[in-house]
Amino acid sequence: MTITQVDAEDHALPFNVFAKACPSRGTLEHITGRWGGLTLGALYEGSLRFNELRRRVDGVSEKMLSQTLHALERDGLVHREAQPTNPPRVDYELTPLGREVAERLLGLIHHLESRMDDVLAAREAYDGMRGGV
Amino acid sequence: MTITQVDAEDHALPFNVFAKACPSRGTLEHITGRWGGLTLGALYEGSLRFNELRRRVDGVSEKMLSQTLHALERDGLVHREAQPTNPPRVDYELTPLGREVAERLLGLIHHLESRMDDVLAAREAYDGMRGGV
DNA sequence: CGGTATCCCGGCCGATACTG
DNA sequence: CAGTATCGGCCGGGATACCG
Repeated sequence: MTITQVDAEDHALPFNVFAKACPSRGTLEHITGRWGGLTLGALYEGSLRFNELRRRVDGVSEKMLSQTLHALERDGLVHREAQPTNPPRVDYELTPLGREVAERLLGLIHHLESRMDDVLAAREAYDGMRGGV
Repeated sequence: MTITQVDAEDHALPFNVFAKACPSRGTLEHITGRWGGLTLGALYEGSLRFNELRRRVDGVSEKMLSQTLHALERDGLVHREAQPTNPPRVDYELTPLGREVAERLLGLIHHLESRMDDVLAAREAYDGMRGGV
């Protein structure tokens, strides 16, 4: 009874993120996941090495950064450039597609940050209601 | 006007989502979390009742939808309107701020879906490299 | 430096039952 | 209809150790 089959021949607009089995949902979760968005945002400024990225994205562990980068690379959003030098040097940078996505993501983030005072005020109002004055 | 002028001596922006202790990070995670974005997206079309929302956001459980709505309401992105009728009727709708956020989020989603074929191609290429010798 | 492998805990999340 | 309460599995993700 699943209506989630995506026909490979019909390319019109076969993707619907609201359907749970749609592949776009998975990719959206890579992008908007806990570390995905911050990683894309950090790389928007330019190419970065692994540990630079790790310092830039405050709080991410080696494992999660590695995992996140693999997912983004697989989705074609990030390009990994390894140089066979010693010590090794690996640079990560956005692909054109990654850049488009990061741009929109950063727009969202900046917009949110510019209105955080409203969010904070709403939180206080909400908590005040429940706390019962 | 803008909050970017808080303290000239301090850093430019008061909120920095890249810092792990910044409140904007928490709100961003509500928005981009597993259900937050889809919920905002669904409400963008118009006001919806609890179970309408549940059907629209494929796969969400009662508990998670309830939790998500509370978080979004607390952040001032969603307005909850309860009518004391019997049976009860509760409508959820976006606040102006929620609408601004949802707009950008939907822009991102739409853009992503329009380029999913590239993502899928990148995935095949990536998987081919690793598995196909 | 740039990772991978392993262990393990907290909490996310789904399922179920119950309430108003 | 619109939720809350509770339980339990599973897995996200941190810590650590180890490799090229």
